[in-house]
Amino acid sequence: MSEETAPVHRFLTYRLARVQSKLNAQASKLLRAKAGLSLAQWRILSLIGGNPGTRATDLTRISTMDKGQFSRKLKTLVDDRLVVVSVDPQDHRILRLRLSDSGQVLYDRTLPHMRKRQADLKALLGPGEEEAFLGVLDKIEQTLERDLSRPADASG
Amino acid sequence: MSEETAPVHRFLTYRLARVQSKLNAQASKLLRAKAGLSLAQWRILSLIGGNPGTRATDLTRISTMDKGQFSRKLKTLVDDRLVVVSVDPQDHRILRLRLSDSGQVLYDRTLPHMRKRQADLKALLGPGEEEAFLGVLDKIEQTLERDLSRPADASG
DNA sequence: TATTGTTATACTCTATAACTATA
DNA sequence: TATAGTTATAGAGTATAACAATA
Repeated sequence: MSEETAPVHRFLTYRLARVQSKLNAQASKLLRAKAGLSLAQWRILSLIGGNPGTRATDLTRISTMDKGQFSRKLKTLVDDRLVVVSVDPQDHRILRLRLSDSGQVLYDRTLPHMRKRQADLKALLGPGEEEAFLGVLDKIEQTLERDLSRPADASG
Repeated sequence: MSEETAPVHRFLTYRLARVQSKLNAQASKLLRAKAGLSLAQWRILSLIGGNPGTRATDLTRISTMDKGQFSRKLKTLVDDRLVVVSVDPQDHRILRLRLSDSGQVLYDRTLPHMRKRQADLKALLGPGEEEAFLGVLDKIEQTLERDLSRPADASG
C-alpha cells in the first residue's frame, strides 16, 4: 500500500528524468565551453573518432538517434570540416566516416574532459555500485525494447 | 586502463540517456493513447492531483521545469479546463492550483496505468536493486546540483 | 527591491514520412 | 523491391531574459 500511494514525483522514471536532465545540462555546458559543440554533435564526433571508417548506419544504431537526426547533425560537422565523408568503393550507397585533422584535434582535446567527467561520476559510487546500476539500466532497456514495438495498451 | 579506453558509447551517461529516451517514448505513447496528454502535461496534472492547492512555485521546484516552461504547459491544461487556478487570498502573487472535475476524472483514470508502468519496472528488479539504483541516482543528482552552479571547467 | 508568475525569442530536439540514389 | 542516406515539416522541449503585478 505504501508503494500504491507513492507520490508521482517519487516514481523511478521521474527521478531518472531529473538526473538525466541535469547530466545533459552539465555535459552541454562543458562541451560548449571546451569544444563549441552541442551534445548531439559530440556524440557523433566521438562515435566517429572511436570507430573510424564506420558506416553511418552502424553509428545510427549505436546511438539513440534515428537516421534523419543523425544525418542533419552530421551535416553540421561536415560543414565545419570536422568530419570527412567518403563513399564506399564497393557499395556506393554507403558512407564511410572519418575525422578530419582538425576534427581529430578537437576530439583528442575534448575526450579527456569527458572521460574525467565519467571518472568523477564513477568515483561517487561504491564498489559494485556501478555494475549494479548498469545492470538495472540494461534490464530496463531490454524490456523497453520489447515493449516499444507493441501497441500502447499492451503495457498498461 | 580498460576503463581509460572504454568506448564512448559505453559511458554511464550514454546508457542513461538511451534508457531515458526509451522511457520517454513509452510514457508518451501510453499517455497519448490513454489520456491525450503530453508527458509534460501529465507531469503537471499529476503533481497538482497529488498536491491539491499547492503553489505553482513549489510544483516548479519539484519538477525539473523552470517557471517559464511550467507556466506555458499549465496554460494548456487551464485552457482545456483540466486545472482550476485561484489566487491566494493572503498573497495575491501566489496561484493555488487544483484539478477541475474533468481533470480529476482524467487523473483518476490515468494514474493507475502510470502506476502499473512503475510496478512493471520495479518487478524487473531483484530485492534491494531498486534501493541501490535510486541511491546511485540520488548521489549523482546531489553532486550535479553542486556542480551546475559552478563554471564549466570546474568539473573537468 | 524581491518574488510570483507571464510572455517573447530563438534555438534544439523529436517524430514521421516523403524522397533520391544505389543495389 | 530493399537499403543507405537526405530532406521537409511540424510539434515539443529548452534556455534566457524582459516584463507586469504584488509584496
